[in-house]
Amino acid sequence: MHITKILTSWYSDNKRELPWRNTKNPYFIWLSEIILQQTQVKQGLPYYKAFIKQYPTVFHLAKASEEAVLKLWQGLGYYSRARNLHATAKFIAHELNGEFPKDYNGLIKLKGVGDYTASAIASICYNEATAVVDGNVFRVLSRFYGIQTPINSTPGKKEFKERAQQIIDKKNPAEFNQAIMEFGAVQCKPNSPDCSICPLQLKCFAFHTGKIKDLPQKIKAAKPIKRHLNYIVYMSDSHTTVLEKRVGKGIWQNLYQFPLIESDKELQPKEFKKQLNVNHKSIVLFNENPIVHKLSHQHLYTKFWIVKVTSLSENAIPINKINDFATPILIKNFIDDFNF
DNA sequence: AAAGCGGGGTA
DNA sequence: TACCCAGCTTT
Repeated sequence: MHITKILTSWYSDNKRELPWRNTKNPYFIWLSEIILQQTQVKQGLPYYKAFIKQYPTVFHLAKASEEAVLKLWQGLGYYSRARNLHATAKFIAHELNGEFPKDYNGLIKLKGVGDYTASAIASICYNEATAVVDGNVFRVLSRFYGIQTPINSTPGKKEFKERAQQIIDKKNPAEFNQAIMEFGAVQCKPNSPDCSICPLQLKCFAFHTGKIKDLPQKIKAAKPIKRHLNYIVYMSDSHTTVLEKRVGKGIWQNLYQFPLIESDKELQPKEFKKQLNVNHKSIVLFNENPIVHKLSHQHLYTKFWIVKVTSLSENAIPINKINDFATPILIKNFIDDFNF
């Protein structure tokens, strides 16, 4: 039997019940695909449910503020997805009369929609035979065919897209695309796939050559840089504090954080006090040892300094409003732990 | 072509 | 530790 038929057959027997599998409404499919970019189903599922509840249509999402969208996205990471999601919702509601583009070429023009997402929406919603290539597809194809080309190289992306396009079920691209991804997620897993029960075992290159652990190939990422963050947690007599919006380039764009002093190395109390040019009543270091927050490209060594002051300026916020703001999870965890 | 962008999970 | 995840955008 051919790989195409094996995968679709496996899918009909093994697919998970997921909320976006019961619809072809492009709003729901688009939303699920954006949430699931670089994100496992288990992590994205509660966010999907929260978003369709809060924003049942693209018009609801378009009407929301970016701040509200970021707040609902808080904790999911890659926040440009949320900003692009909101911008695209406004574009579709206001410029396209609420109607999504109906093919790959139209979809890929949307902010935050690349080759994978355009293919996913086009195939699932409109039955266009354009192959999805996500991390699962890379893994399944590289193992099955023994493709050594690094999946994160330009030639690799081209080669795998062509391979996937060759075996897509043109009669049912919606099912096939979801089948090969689900197969990668559930059966042909990154670690210790159970090849003994795999329906592709007979023709699988990696299985027969003992190269399961060597495929797919990938160009190694650079080592993350280290940064030292010192957050100033003001507390005034009238129970206010200060949050600032991160603007410009870099991580956490448009999210809120406490005023920040970044340093080349870890700051000790004396050094911190010298840099803090503010009249204060007391300074207490919340965590003696830096909290290490690891991102893909940066390791953040973080200290929270509690600075009591008599009063703060007009734009300070009441502490009981602090949870209204979208913050990085690093900040949210501190707020929860500190318990003001 | 390479870098930048999150946070959670596994081994 | 190192690697992975229903990737996209910018440099």
